[in-house]
Amino acid sequence: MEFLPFKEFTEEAGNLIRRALEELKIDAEPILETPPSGIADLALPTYPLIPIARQMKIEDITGLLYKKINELLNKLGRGWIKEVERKGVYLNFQIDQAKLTKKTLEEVLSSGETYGNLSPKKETILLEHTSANPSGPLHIGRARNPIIGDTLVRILRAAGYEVNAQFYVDDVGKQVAILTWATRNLSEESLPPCSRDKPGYRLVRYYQKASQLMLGQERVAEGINELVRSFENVEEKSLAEAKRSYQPVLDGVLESLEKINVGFNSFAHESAMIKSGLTQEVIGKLKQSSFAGHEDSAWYLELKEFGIKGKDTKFYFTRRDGTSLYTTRDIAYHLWKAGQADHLINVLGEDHKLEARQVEIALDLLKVKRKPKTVFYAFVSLAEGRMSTRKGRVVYLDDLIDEAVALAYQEVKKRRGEDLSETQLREIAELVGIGAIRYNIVKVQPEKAIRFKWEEALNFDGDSAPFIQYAHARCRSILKKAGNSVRIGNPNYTLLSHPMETALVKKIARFPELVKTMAENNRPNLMAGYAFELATLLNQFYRDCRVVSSGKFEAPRLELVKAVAQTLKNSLALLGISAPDYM
RNA sequence: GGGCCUGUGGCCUAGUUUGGAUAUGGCGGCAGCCUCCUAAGCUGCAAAUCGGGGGUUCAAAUCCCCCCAGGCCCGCCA
Repeated sequence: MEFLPFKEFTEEAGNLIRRALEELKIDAEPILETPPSGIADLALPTYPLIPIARQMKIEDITGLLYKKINELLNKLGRGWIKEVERKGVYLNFQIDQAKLTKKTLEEVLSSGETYGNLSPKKETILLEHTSANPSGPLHIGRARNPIIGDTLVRILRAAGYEVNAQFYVDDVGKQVAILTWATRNLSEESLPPCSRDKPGYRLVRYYQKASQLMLGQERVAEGINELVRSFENVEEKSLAEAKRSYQPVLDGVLESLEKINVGFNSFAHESAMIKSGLTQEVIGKLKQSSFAGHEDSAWYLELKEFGIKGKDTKFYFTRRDGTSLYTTRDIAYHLWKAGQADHLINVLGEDHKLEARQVEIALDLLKVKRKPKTVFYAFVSLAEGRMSTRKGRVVYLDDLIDEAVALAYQEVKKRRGEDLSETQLREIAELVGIGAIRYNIVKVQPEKAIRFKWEEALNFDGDSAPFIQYAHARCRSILKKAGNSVRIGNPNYTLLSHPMETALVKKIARFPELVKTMAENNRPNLMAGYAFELATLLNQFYRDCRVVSSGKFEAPRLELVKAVAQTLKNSLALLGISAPDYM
């Protein structure tokens, strides 16, 4: 049983209105909306009825409907609807607050950390995210991908799906070939000093140097192409050599991601799409297509018919030498993925939009029904311009993590240096710093481009993770303080009638619906907004309502605080952020 | 040249899918609040031609058309 009180309330109101309209012989479908805060829980504007009941004045229609609805309400009984009020040309519906409070608090407190989870769907999702080229450490432009991806994974799991988070390792592409060539041919002495003692930072210098050489020297470019061809021919020796080059880089990337609570369930290797013969199968089938053509022995699909526009509408799926291209292998990968799960989701940079469309068209031509839904995100740029590993114009995720944790340490030491141990200070700094990074990235809609600014990335005030973590800590602090106070078996929830208390209950009650919305629309940024609003309400409640030693209010308020803490914690969990008990 | 995305106070941002009641918050600024559950908090003030112009509608930030600006793309790269 899913707990979706506002959904049930809205359905009840909808049915009631439909019945009233029917009995009044007005042929219209009600459109319900959520009114501005405080006015009501649900509203029906009666404007749309004007053209239908032309002979009547708007006031009369509203009045008539108002009377009819109340009549029906008395006749049929009430579920979630407490009352209906008439305000101007609106009919406002109020939810039964006493019932909502009791049901919500019971639900949260009995469900605990599963509050907000929807019933299991028995459907699986393969969600691919990050899939960064293992040619250097992760920079913050790319870091948007794992944070959006991992948050989505957590949300979809809460929504009842079995989710496989997969990293697609591009181990046969040009980037890896460059790196492999570099480790084979360049010497340590020819490179600039290493900025961090990690394999990825040591190796990226090789990659950067070889990238430069490749542009000027034919010999280097040929050596790299030679490697690409050997990958394509599945020459085990060079594939093994490539793996020795990129694996330490990839391990470093995964290590950095682990620090920000991002993990994967599986890895798929691009080389496997060649080894299995699937890539050749794709090439063979695409050649049969009526949209296929070739220029010498380089094959392409003409995509004009599919709405692709621009300078060149051809999509090449083989090179002149017959080797496959990244997109060709990606089609093979998706062909394979289609057999792995019920739903496919990808998180990709917006630069992949055309590529994703090409894959989709190819999958159509191959008669593959199960196609991916893609979440695209815009790039994070620097004031100096776009980030580029090759040019070394980047801010690395590791540096951002270090800065965030160091700053968080300063802050927590300033506030709690006196009464917390060094270990505790370090632990809190870690949680706060990491939380801030994830939150500040995920809170913005993925499709908006971000210009990276340190002060924004390290924001700890207002709309930030520490704000929410602090609200949680406040709750835990109250509960701790109340500690041994007498527990009454059945708290009197009807005492929770202060505006802040009802506002908190309503907010908490909407959490499962939010999970549903986020999962249906792949919108992880909504989680950040919700957590912030709930934390804000808690702070206002904290200001207005004394909990500990508040007499008869203490017991029910403690239950409310418990429920708020749980919901904040669960919200943060979906964001991949820890909820400390103190800070 | 074309396609996709974005444009909301000084800065950042919600709302746009499904048109409706004074356009949401944050940062920064100014003025206040700790004898009381942690002030990473709270309250108030100033600050917005919702990129611009047309149109549809009783009603437009939201829908349609045109234009402007920024991002991304139009490789036998990935």
